[in-house]
Amino acid sequence: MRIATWNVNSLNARLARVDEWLAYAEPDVVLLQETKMSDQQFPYGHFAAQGYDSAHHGQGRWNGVAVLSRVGIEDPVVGFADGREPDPDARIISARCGGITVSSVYVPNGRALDHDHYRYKLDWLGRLRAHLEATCDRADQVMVGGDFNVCPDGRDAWDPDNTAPRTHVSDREREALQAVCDWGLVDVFRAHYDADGLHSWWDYREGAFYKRHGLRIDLLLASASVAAATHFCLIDRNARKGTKPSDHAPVFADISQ
DNA sequence: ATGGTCGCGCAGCGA
Repeated sequence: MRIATWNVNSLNARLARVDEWLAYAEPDVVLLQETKMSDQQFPYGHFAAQGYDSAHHGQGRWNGVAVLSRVGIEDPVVGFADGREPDPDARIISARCGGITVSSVYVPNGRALDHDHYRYKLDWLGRLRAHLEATCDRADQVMVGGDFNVCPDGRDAWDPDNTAPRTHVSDREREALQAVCDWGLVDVFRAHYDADGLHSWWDYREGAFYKRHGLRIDLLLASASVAAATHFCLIDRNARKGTKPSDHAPVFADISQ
């Protein structure tokens, strides 16, 4: 089974690129972020015609997450099930696809270290761990994929020597991400590749993609059984090329059975 | 050069 995650930066603007990618990558499950549309606008029928059932959690012009699956979608859960107040943003949707409990997550950007949005980001990662504790068991087959807006370590930023404090690489963000992983999840891409310079996002400005000035912030976090069954993982940087690309490349993992 | 490029939506914010 092939499970992918992709921040499409507006599904309306990216629909042709998504169709193209579904046709050649043939993923079984796709976790989308930043659809930037309402549930009423989501093209359920368009994906059904390509063999994918879908579940969407949108709010309109910002955020929005979805699951596409050609192996079934059971028991979709919108938002956090952690017993707290609802998240005001549409940033997580979960479902069971082909026996694996998947979540598509769009972690807040943070904006700046002294910004309220940074505190929201740290709290959001805490809520993600609480959501997993409330809804899953460590022994389950679980895959949490999405745009985490955090580089797990220095290999994941194009400029690891930049000592200026900034979002995406700060200690507190990395600790909050590590706390999610400590529940029982493995960064399956990193488990397959040690090298630096393997990025999943590049700014549209400054020709960042061609200079290889990127970040690896799009992650697939798998529970132990799913990580052990993952035999291949890739960031498809070809999808960042060409006409009207997203600023993120899709990442996928191939899982036995 | 203190910007640069997108998307949304029609000004200026968010990323």
